Amino acid sequence: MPTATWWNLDGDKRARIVDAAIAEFGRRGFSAGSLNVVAREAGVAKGSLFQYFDDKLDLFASVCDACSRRIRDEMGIVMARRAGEHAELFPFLRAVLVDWVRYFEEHPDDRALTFAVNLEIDPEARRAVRAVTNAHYRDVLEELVSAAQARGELRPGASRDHLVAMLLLLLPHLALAPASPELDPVLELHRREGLDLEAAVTGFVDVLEAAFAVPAPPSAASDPHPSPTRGART
Amino acid sequence: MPTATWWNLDGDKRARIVDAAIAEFGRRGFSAGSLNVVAREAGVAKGSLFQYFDDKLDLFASVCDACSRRIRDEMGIVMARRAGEHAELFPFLRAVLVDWVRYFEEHPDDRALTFAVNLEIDPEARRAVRAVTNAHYRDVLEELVSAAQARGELRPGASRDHLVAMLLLLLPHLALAPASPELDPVLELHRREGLDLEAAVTGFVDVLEAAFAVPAPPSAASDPHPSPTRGART
Amino acid sequence: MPTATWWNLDGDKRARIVDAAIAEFGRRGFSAGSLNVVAREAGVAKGSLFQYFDDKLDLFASVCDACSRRIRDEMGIVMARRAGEHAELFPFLRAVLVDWVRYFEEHPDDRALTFAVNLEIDPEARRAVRAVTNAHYRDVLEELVSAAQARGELRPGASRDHLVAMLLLLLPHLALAPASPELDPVLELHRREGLDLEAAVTGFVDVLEAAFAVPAPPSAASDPHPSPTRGART
Amino acid sequence: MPTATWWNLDGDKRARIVDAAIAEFGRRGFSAGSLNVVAREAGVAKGSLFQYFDDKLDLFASVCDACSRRIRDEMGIVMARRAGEHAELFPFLRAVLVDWVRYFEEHPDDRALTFAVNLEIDPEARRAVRAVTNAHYRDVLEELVSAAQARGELRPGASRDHLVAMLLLLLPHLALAPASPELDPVLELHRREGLDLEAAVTGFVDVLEAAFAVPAPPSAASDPHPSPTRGART
DNA sequence: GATGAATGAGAGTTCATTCAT
DNA sequence: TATGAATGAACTCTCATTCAT
Repeated sequence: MPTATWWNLDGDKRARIVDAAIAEFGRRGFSAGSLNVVAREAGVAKGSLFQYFDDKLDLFASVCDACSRRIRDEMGIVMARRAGEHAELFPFLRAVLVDWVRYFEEHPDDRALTFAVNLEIDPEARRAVRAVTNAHYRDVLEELVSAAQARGELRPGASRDHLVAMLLLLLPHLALAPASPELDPVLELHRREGLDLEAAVTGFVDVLEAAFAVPAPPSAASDPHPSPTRGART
Repeated sequence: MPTATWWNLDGDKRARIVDAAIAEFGRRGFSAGSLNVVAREAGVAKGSLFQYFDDKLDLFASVCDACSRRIRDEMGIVMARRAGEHAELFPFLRAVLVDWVRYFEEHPDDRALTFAVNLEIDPEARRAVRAVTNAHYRDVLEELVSAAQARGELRPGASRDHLVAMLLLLLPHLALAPASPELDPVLELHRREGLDLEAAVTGFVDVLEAAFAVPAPPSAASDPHPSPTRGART
Repeated sequence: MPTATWWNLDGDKRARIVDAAIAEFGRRGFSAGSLNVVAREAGVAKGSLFQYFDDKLDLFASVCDACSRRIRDEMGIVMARRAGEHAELFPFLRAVLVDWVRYFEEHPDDRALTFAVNLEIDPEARRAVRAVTNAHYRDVLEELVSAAQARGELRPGASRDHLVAMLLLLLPHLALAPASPELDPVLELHRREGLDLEAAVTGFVDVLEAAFAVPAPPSAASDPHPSPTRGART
Repeated sequence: MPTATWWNLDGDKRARIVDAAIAEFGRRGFSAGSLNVVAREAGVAKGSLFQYFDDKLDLFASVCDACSRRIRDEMGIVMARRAGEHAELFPFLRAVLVDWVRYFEEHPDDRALTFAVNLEIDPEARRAVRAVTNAHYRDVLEELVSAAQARGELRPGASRDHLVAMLLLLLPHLALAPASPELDPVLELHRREGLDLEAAVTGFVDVLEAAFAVPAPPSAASDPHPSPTRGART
């Protein structure tokens, strides 16, 4: 945990350090990331970093925390807006996932750090940073799913946990795959743009909807989502 | 690519080196893995490694290749057996995914290396090792899905690509999550064993089946899989 | 270029490092010279050298720079004195070249490093260190020759550039050959001492004078330098 | 000295080894040159090199010997032809030096090795290779000069040794400087071609002629070489 | 509180040479 | 005679962390 000194720091300096660390860890990951570089790019003395943080891992965890907080806040705003537009879970998810992908398109530094967090292999470091973000993701998703369930949108026998688990798998994937060729060799998200990318993204929601939503009444000829990913290339 | 020297080597020594490398890279990943350790544990001189491989990455790629070949071969046998037992895609997948999870339970070294491959952050290394395994996974899965499609098991409008993409997401997840608390904070695969674990695994297939399989005829009151993951805790 | 740290350093430590580096590079040249040895002999940690210099070449270049500056300063004093004694170019050169040879006799470390500079085969290193010294030599020599030309001491049709070029060839030769048997198998400068060495050195100036100086008036029976190297063994 | 095995070797293999070694030592010098590379490029086993030569230095010396023999033989032919065209020393030298420069233009491998020989800093290696070539150069030059002296072409009081010494300085310089910017920052031989290069080369002979040749009789208004480097830029 | 010099272990890689086959 | 696998010391360079100022 950051020292008291860290929190007493001039906000500007704090921001410089956080930004430099996000950039460096995003570029090379935790283990290979260099505190030399962070200090140099932040314009602070190398020794100062150790006045603010116990050690490298403490800095990494703090920076990841700051970054994920930033993402959460931004996405919170977006989700609030989308919630006004879409009352039901799956249409809402379609809109929000597209926003989610766009967010990382527009914040490559956050994406790079998310990458680093998801790919950190050192057990201690991984545990430290993922515990927080995981808990947050899970809380948000479980609330969404529970609300939908309460509204009767989910098929009664379906496993709510599997729905949440798959969303938890999809979120980092959709954030990272558009920037990383080898993450999605099938849909090739890194080669898509604009509407094409959106179609691939919403296609995943179509799958979940087909699996988890209460089926439309049989009479409905105009079922809006009769099957997964209508229109996506098959 | 390994040098000619490597292939001329005594099989026993080759095995010692591969095992030592799998262990070290599985433990610390490619970037942080130490050739000093590999050499020491294999009982060869550090310099000798460079008689066999161009550089560290070459060793890593070769070892990953050997490991993934091993997995593929083993799973090939399993899949052949399961194919005899289950004519249809989703029942077949249920059986095979359970085998898949069990394989990694029983081969912790292979799992650790798979972990390292999936979490490698160095772009060059990641590209080198994932290109191969990705292609392999994709080929196998696409063939399975195409065959099912040809047999008329898949709902006509569904996006085959999304089915393959989700399976590609699930495979590493199911291989690794049972050994890694922070990968699945919802289903908590790492806390499950035996039938409980199997249920969670097959639950994912239930989801896919509900989304992609041709719906059972409306008259059938005894639809065997009317909804995802019956029986899983909801 | 050395880092800021280098210049903030205690002067004594700086001197120890420079001396150790001059000794090591003088002994084994740039490519074969070992930073391990430099660090050990200077009594600093190996890693410290990289706090002061970007890399090995940076250290080498800095040390060469310091050394050539030292030589230049010393020779500047000597030349000023000799300029007072000899108004004309060639007598002046005779005196200065003898001083030049003596300087390196008395500063074997500087000579060894000059040796290393002149014999460095690595193209990048050679370029880095020779560019500086070359420019300096050339500037000094061209000024001397131009002044002589302005005073009407040079034969009108002679190529001033060839005079400078030959002096540029002679300078390192005279600095190094007295310490290096294989550089001058004819005059065998390394076997000469005192007046004998001086005679051989001034003999070169006699050649240049005979070639470039305005011939003495025909009536002068007492031409001071009627032909090259009178007195040298023929 | 090469072993007996070396001389019993198939001539083709011997040539392959010599060529590979010339290329490698020419490229990186003796100390940095790698026997690995030599063996690989020659297509022989690394161990074989040690059947033919005592050690690295022995190979280097042998290869230098072969190369300098090659140069000597070629130049011997050229000199014989030029001797027929020019009876007097200095015109002869003009022609031969131009041939000399051209030889190295046309044999970059020989030039590179000559470079390596002249720039080798390791004392043992330097001594081993330069002793041979020096002796050869000196013998040839002394014979030329003695013959000229016998023909009465040299000014009586001039130091024959200084003439030879300067030629010994000029030969490697003219061989190498056209390929090496930092060797001649005044005449910039590396930027000259064709007639311009020839003029610079013969300019050096003009200097020597002006210094050492018997002056033309005072009445001769048409002295062909009244002063150094007529026509070269002054 | 801030600095930045110092450290030494450890990294990957290269190398000439040896020697059993 | 020819091979090529084995070696281990040496190389340059990086790093997180400490601590006197």
